[in-house]
Amino acid sequence: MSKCSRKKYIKTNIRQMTMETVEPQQDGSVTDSVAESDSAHMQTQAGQNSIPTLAQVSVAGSGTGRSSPAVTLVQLPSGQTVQVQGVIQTPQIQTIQVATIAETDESAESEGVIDSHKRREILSRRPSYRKILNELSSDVPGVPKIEEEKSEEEGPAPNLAMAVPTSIYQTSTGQYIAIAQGGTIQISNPGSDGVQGLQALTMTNSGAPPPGATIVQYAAQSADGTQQFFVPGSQVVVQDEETELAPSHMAAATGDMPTYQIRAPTTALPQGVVMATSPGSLHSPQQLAEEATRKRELRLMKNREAAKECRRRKKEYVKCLESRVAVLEVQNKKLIEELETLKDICSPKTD
DNA sequence: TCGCAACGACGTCAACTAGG
DNA sequence: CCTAGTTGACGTCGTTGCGA
Repeated sequence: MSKCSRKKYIKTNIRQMTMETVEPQQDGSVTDSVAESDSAHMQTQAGQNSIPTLAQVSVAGSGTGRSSPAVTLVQLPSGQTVQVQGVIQTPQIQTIQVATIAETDESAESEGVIDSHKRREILSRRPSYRKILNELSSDVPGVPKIEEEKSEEEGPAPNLAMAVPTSIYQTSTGQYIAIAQGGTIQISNPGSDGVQGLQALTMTNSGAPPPGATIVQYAAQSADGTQQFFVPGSQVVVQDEETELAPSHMAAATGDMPTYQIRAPTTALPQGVVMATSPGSLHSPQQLAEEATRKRELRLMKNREAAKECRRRKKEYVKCLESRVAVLEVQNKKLIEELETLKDICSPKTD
């Protein structure tokens, strides 16, 4: 299989997972293709839910009525009872929440009533993975949202919320320093693995720093004519007097940007803390070109991070779908067993 | 060991949407 | 209307497993 065809194969698989899992029937019922492997189609009644494609199967009594999302109790083979909550995102996509429950919560019935306007909005465009997963997370307190999950995964120091940088600098050691509008300084090491190399530092003007924040002080000009960022740990990020060309392997990515060095401070900390300024106002064509290059690099950097984040969400989303498959398979088996039991009861053998 | 295929991760571009 | 964010599509690269 060539790479191209492989990609199409993968895309087809993803499309099948997201779009063909639930097949709306003409009469409004739905057929879940997951159940086909068990030689039984799982059909549910139409009109139970305001969303037409919900594969709603109440194994144990909850989630009845018109309110959505439907809450389904599923008995796992291990004996554990789990609560499965269907969350419809689009006509094609259904995701679920699985939460271990102690008791049936009636409040679940009152949640998730989608008015027609909101439903139209939902149906008009497939929500992003972030929205999908955040909606998943919003109903169950134990499920972290994406932003929260980041902090859990990456530890306290890195801020992956990716504040919008307005200035990017490269130090003479190859590190990138991005200064965000919100006052966040991000230091990334190009040799490291992108996200993990990022360090976010909060810069403040005055007042007490927020808890846990790292203060970076910026002095407009030091005695030797350089600009300095004072960072904790007795280090200073110093702008060189002359704009130096970046190392050859980075020149294409940075253009003629001012370089910075991280070195020990040569002077005492300044009394006043001054906000960093963007590279000065540009006038000459060369400066405009540099500005355009800088903006492009900034956009590329942000898109790089966005793509990483998007892929991470996508993987998480696929995991959710796989979990759903597993739960529905269990559901399906249980329903089949229940059906057989009912058959035996209702139609006793007549010898 | 070498070549190949499969796979995952990544960077980039472009199209699209939401919000200001 | 503009900008930022999101995501599909595409190409590239590194890794791994397998057969010759």
